[in-house]
Parts: sequence; structure tokens; C-alpha cells
Amino acid sequence: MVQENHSKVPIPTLGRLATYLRVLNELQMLEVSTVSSAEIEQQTGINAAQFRKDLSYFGEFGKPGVGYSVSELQQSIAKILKLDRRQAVLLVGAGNLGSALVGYQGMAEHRMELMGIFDSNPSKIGTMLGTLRVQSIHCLVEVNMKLNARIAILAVPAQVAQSVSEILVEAGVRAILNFAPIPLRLPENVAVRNVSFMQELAVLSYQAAEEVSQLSEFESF
Amino acid sequence: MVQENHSKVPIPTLGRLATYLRVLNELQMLEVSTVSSAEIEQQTGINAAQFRKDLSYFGEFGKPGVGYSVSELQQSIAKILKLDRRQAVLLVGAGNLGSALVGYQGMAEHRMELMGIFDSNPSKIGTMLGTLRVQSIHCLVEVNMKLNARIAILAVPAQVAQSVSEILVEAGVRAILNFAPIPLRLPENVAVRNVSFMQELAVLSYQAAEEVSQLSEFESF
DNA sequence: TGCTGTGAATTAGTTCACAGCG
DNA sequence: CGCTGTGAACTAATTCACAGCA
Repeated sequence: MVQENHSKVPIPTLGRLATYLRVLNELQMLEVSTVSSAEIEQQTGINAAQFRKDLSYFGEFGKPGVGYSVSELQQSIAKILKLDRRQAVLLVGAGNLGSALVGYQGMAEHRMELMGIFDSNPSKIGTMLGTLRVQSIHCLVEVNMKLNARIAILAVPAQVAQSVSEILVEAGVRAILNFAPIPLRLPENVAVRNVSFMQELAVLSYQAAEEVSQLSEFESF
Repeated sequence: MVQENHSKVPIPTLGRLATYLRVLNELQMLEVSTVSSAEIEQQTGINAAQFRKDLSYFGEFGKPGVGYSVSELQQSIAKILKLDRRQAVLLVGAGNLGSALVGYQGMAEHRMELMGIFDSNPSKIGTMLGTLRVQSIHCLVEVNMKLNARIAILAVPAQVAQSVSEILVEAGVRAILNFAPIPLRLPENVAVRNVSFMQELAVLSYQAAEEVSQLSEFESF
């Protein structure tokens, strides 16, 4: 499981790159040809120096006094993120969350294509989700010999997340977006990103209260 | 929009607190009465020193040589996160993602209760989602005068996210979990957490490729 | 002895500020 | 000039390492 940054690129930088890419796509639709770091800050809320620093990890993409070519930068970032060509993605877990992700158009925008959906629940297997038929998890390894997806979304209950993730690794998956609230123990050459709504809501619960207490502190003057 | 840490508690600490709380709930069900930081590390993958440091921002909860009382620590953390009593939560956007969140049991486990669902789409308004009826967004301010929810989940398209978020603030919401891929511009006393699947997938896309290149580097010997 | 709590050291990430190019 | 690219300064977060209590 990749935790350390083997290379020297900060992980938050990679996330922001995806944001820049989305904005560049939009600008290209609006036929804007050039953009400055200050305009990117305006659009994204990300500090202009941060934007320039993020790009500096990968090379020089702008022209001093002018800015960046929208189309060139768009292509450069897509290439960095390996989103310059279709990426096959697997989904395991056809529950509420899995179904919602099938309809998520952000993936198509970034050329990630859901190519296989798997579940262990017999009542789900065989049903259609979008254009894909839900397959048995037992077929996963075999099916991915053809698909060759390296990225998977894991949206299964916590109890089975570890064992399913091991099947994914066996099937050749190198990167997993994990929605289960448990840490996956996997070989270190497999990248894992955990998404936890509960963590986010807990932070907000604390912060919502924090603000109130600050207000009442203020009001007490 | 709260970005800065007004107090000195790191935001990642708050997220991890939610993880500890979940594990403590489980231990309590198993009737385990005492736990050490090393055992927490075992369960969560979070470094034992990190766990102790996280707690140290809020007080002293353990006994040297013994560990922590599961039930006491559970209550203490719940109190810190304001999850020691029911928290009302609003959901705006009854699309795929919103529907999936309705079925998410992690919320109930942490005493967060979805109390109102809103949408602007006339074909959605009036339909049932779980036990709740989807209401018009125009009723939001009025409805929340009774509910008094301070936390909301924003699962609407990017184009309307800013204006809907302003309605939430007008209705008294102080904390927003934002699934729209745009930065919300809101008063600084409103906390916002952004969730972006695309960012996570982009990071993974990069890392999946990175690992491959490392492997091939290795194979080339 | 076995654990916690925590300053100190370290590592990671962000922002500044400015040299230098177009 | 107006912008980029980037070392240097700063701020944030993690991990170490150990003193001290039960």
C-alpha cells in the first residue's frame, strides 16, 4: 500500500492537477486560448503561486508576461495524470453508492471508463447498472485478464473489503479508491485512497459548534 | 468559509477522531473494556503516537501502564465532536449521489440524522427518499426554522452549487459537505469540506502508472 | 514494567518574494 | 512591463524519544 511519496511530488498537488484540468476543459469550450495563474486562482480558489509551484514539479509550461496556452496545458496535465487516453476502471459493490458512481459524469469527462461491475450478492448479479451487467466477484480475475484495468473503486461493506481488495490485486489492479471505513493491508506497490464521508461530517460537526462558541464569545462583549 | 484553523487542533486530527470513535463503538459491542494506543494502531492503521497526540489536544484520557477505558473514551470523543447527541442534517440534491447518502448507515452510527431533503427539480419534489419526502428548495429556509440543522450535504450540479449554498447559510447552516466541484464563496464563519471523487481518481491514475514505471525500472536490471 | 502524555525533531506542504524572460 | 518559475521562509502535521506515573 503506497503511503510514502516515492517521487517528490506532493499528493495534494496531484489532486489539484485534476482541478486545473477541469477548468482548462471549460476554458477550452469557451474558446479561451490563454490563461494566467491569477485567472486560475480566480476560477479555482487555489493560490496562484501554488498553481505555478504545482506545475513546476513537472516542467515549464508557461510564457513569462503572457501566461499558459489553454490547450497545451490541458494536454500536458492530462498526460501527467495519464488521463490523455481512456483508463479502464472496475467497480466492486453494486449497492447504493456503487450505483450512484455509475451515473457520475465526472469520470467520463476525465476519460475514465467504468468497464466492469462486480458484486457477491446473488440478487444483484445479472442485473443491469447503466450499460453494464453486474458480474459475480468470482469472475473478476478472469474478466480483468481482458480488460486490464489498473484502477478499481471499492464500495463494499467493511467486513469483506480486505478480502475483495486482495482479489483486486490478484487481478492486476494497482490503485484502489476505498469507500470502506477500514484500512486495507496490501502490498506496498498498490496505491490506496480512502474516502470517508463520516470523517468529513465529523470535522464539520466540530467546526459548526466551534463557530457557534466563537459567536457567543463575541456576543458576550 | 473556514479554511484557517482558528483553534490549534489540526483538521486531520478531527477526521481521525471519527475513526477512533467507530473503533471504540465496535470494541464496546465486543465488551472490551480497556484499550491501548498500540491496539488502536493495530485496528486503524494510525500510528500509536499519532493517536495519543490527537487526544492530547483535548485533555488526558488514559492511565499510564493500563490504557484507556473504552466507554469513557468513547463518550469523551463523542462529546468533542458533538456527536454525543442527535445532530440534524439537511441534504440538498436528490440525484444519484443524494439518494445513495440517504441509505448510508454510517450517519446513524454517529448520531447524525437526515431531517430534510430538498431539490429544485419538480419531478423529484414530493417523492419519497427513505422515510423523507423531497421538498422544494424554496421551502428550505422556512423548514429549517423548525429543524434548526446546522450541517448540510450539498449534492447538486456545479452550476447551482453557489446559489444553493447561500440559501443554506441564510437558513442557518454553519457547515457544508460540498460534493460539487467548485469552490464555494461563503462568509468565513461557515465551514466547508469539499469531497472530490475526481481528485482521488486522478491521484490514483498517476500513482498506478508510477508503480508500473518503478516495476519496469526494476525489471530492466 | 508498561503504558501515557508531550516537548523536540523531523518531514511535508504552502506561501512569499523576487530574479529574469518574453 | 507582466508574467512565470523557484529558492527561501514559513506554517502545518507527523513521528520520535523519553520522562514519569500506576
